[in-house]
Amino acid sequence: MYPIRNTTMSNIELNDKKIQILEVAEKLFSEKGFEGTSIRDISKHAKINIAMVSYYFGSKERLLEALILYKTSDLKLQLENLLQENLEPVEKVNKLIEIYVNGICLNKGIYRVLHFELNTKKREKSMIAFTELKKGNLKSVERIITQGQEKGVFRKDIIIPLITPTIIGTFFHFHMNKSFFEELLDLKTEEMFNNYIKTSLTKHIQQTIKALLVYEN
Amino acid sequence: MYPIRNTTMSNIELNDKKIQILEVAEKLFSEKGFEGTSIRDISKHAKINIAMVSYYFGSKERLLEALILYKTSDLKLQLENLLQENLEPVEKVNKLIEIYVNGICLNKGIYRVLHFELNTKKREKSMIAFTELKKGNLKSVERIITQGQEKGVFRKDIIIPLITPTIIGTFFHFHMNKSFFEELLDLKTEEMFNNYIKTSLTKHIQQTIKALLVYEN
Amino acid sequence: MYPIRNTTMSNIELNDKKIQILEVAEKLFSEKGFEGTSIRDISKHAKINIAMVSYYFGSKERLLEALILYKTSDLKLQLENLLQENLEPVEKVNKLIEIYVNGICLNKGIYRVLHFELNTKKREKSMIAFTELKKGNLKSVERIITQGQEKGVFRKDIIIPLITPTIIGTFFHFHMNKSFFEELLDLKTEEMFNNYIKTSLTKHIQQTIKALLVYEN
Amino acid sequence: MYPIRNTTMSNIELNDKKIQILEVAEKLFSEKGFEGTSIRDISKHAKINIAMVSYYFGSKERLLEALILYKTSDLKLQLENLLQENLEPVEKVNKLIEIYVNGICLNKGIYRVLHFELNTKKREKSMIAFTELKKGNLKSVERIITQGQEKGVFRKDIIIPLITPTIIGTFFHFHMNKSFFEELLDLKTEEMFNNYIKTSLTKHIQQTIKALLVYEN
DNA sequence: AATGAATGAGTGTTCATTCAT
DNA sequence: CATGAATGAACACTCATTCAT
Repeated sequence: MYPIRNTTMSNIELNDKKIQILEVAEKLFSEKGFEGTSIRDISKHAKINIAMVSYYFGSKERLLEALILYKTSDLKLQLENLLQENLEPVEKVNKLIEIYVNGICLNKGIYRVLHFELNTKKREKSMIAFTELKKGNLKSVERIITQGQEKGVFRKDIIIPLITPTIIGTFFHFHMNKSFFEELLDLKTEEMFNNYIKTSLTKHIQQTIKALLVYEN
Repeated sequence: MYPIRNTTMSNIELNDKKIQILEVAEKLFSEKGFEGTSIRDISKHAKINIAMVSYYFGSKERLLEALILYKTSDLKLQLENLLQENLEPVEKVNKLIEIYVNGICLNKGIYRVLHFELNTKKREKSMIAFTELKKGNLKSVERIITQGQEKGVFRKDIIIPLITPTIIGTFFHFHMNKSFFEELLDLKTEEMFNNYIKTSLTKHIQQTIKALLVYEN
Repeated sequence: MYPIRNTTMSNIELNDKKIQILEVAEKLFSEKGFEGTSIRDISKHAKINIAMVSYYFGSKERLLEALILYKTSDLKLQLENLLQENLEPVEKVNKLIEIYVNGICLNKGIYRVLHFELNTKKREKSMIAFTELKKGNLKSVERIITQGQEKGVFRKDIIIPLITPTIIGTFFHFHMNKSFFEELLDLKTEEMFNNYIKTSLTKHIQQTIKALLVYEN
Repeated sequence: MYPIRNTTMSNIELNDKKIQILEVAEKLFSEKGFEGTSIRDISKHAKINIAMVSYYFGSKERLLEALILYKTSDLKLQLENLLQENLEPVEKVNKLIEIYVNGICLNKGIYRVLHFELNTKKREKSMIAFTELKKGNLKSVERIITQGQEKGVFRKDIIIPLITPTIIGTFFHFHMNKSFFEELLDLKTEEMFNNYIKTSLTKHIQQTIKALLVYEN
């Protein structure tokens, strides 16, 4: 009767309209936050009936859950592929950082919401899915770094779980203070800003992590 | 009629009740976000009349502005003091990181809100005050690092504006994913979590920044 | 296109699914009232598509009409049979009461809804069918009592239309305050409650009516 | 902050607007049921803002609770006064019936809602208040009948708790089928209908109860 | 003959803010 | 100076019903 009644949401069926809603939701959530975005807003921008959101996703909360799954599946895949590649440790870490920055940059909206909203409220359900993703990501990072340690390239006294915060945190903080850095670095267009991320910022993060992993204190 | 009509808010007068409101607002904003916190919530927790917020601060929006000014003045002062101190470059950077982590940790609520809310909406007014703070901070960082470069301790090809994102970003990302790291690192109490920040996380950031500043690629 | 378009509803055709819907509707209407029951509820409990109710009965309102006809036909028949029986006046009245109490008790759900909902709103259509039933019932009662009066057993100054309110009203009031009387009379199970109705309450009503009909004031 | 926060509701303060809301609510609840009446309806008829109902009473549910208390307090008082009066048993019972019929007739709206809604849903809170009223009433009836039994006027094999259902039930059933009896008894105006209740129906109930209490079977 | 998809209208409630006092 | 009362707008969500298939 209702299109969505599967609680696992793993095999969610996404038709065009659902995707349209999800895309709009991501945009608006990232612009105005979860609470700041009303179902009315979403329905207006997606040009669908206001009842469709509840109809398709059950509730605003469940829309967020669906959005998480919809947007995080790709990153997971890319990381798994990276693990299989045959690269030098430093190269592998550099590529890991690229994947993170690109992946998050593409979905910057959802990740911003995720980090803020999920930790802020008791969105347990949504959080579980996200926590699983983070665990998976951490495992990938762990494996890559351990490989480098085994090859004697990386230092052995690294606290691996703190690597991700540095990678993502640096990117996030930069992105969160977008207009500040736009002015500071004279990045006049959206394109220039994104380009700066893909070149200078990515390189900065790669340098930082390499220095941390390689050089003795 | 209304006590506050000065838009600059620079010379805001803070009586006990205002401070009480600000403290409660910080707590609730950080817990539930700006949109997620209602004036009713604030007035209830602060045990004041619901009309007081609008009466004292003009609007919910202006309450946020006031909160920013109220909470960011201390950090600014500490950084200026640090500049005067006579320390080795690495030591100075380490202390800078300590100041950041401690300062933000103390006011974690407001900073989280700031970063999320301010970039998310068009809260221009509030943003200006915050941008000024960031510019000031950046200047302090710039000076410290330049000093180190002049002394030949730090590399010269550093993009200084990207240092702060790494320092603050790492801390933020860790803090934003509090419950994830609590579980991962087996930090059972609030105290253990905060203690981990003050020791291991701070040390990690210090190591990271030192490696970045000191070692050649 | 739609199977039902006859407004009289006298020759409504009831297939299995329709009956299933009617039974579920009775249950839910009696539990939660007409307004309090949604078509979604009905369709869920009857395990049919949500559109089926409108499809089969035209509207929620017309479903109620159909329910009335479906549930009131039996009582009418029983009363007509009673008229033919050869019994002493008092015995006949007692049996009349038994028929009423049993008949209504069986369909307690629908009768409760009927009495409340029909008088409450302008459900004209549904009401006409119910009014006809009541008129028929009154005629039966009239005949029985007149017979008793002719035989000199019953008083002649009886206002016959007020007999039914006493019979049904007593039963109804008892049933409507079910939980109150369950506690008061220590009727722990559904069975005990129903049994009390069939014995003590029925006897009480019979005594009452007999006293009214037989004894001079 | 909120005008109503006392959960006991015993000392509810009723200003003019609250009373206005309660009166309108009673009218509409009785006409269209609890579920069938929207807060918008109430606010429109009472010519107040839609938010006032929630503001004054907290919720629609709590409005019903308040309505019960507001409307049932008078009946309770009258019954207690009756107990003190020095009357013959039969006279006392007759007066009891008068009080019931008049009291309920005046507040017919609320009583109809009470009987239907309260037993229909899980309105526990509201129900408790109503159950207490019923218990009190029963006690009054008990005392009056016991007095009559002690004076040797009333039979001793009466099931007292079943007296009230007969009194109130008869009245209720008559009132619930208002339009049926209006047509049947040719009661063309509201006044005629009410007059019939106050004379013929009341007398019928008095006769019935007297017959039940006095004459041996 | 039957139903999944879709919808506009409506629900109770909460919101930030205003204003008379 | 401070606040209780009040409000219109907006909220997420559910409703009965329609309609293309």
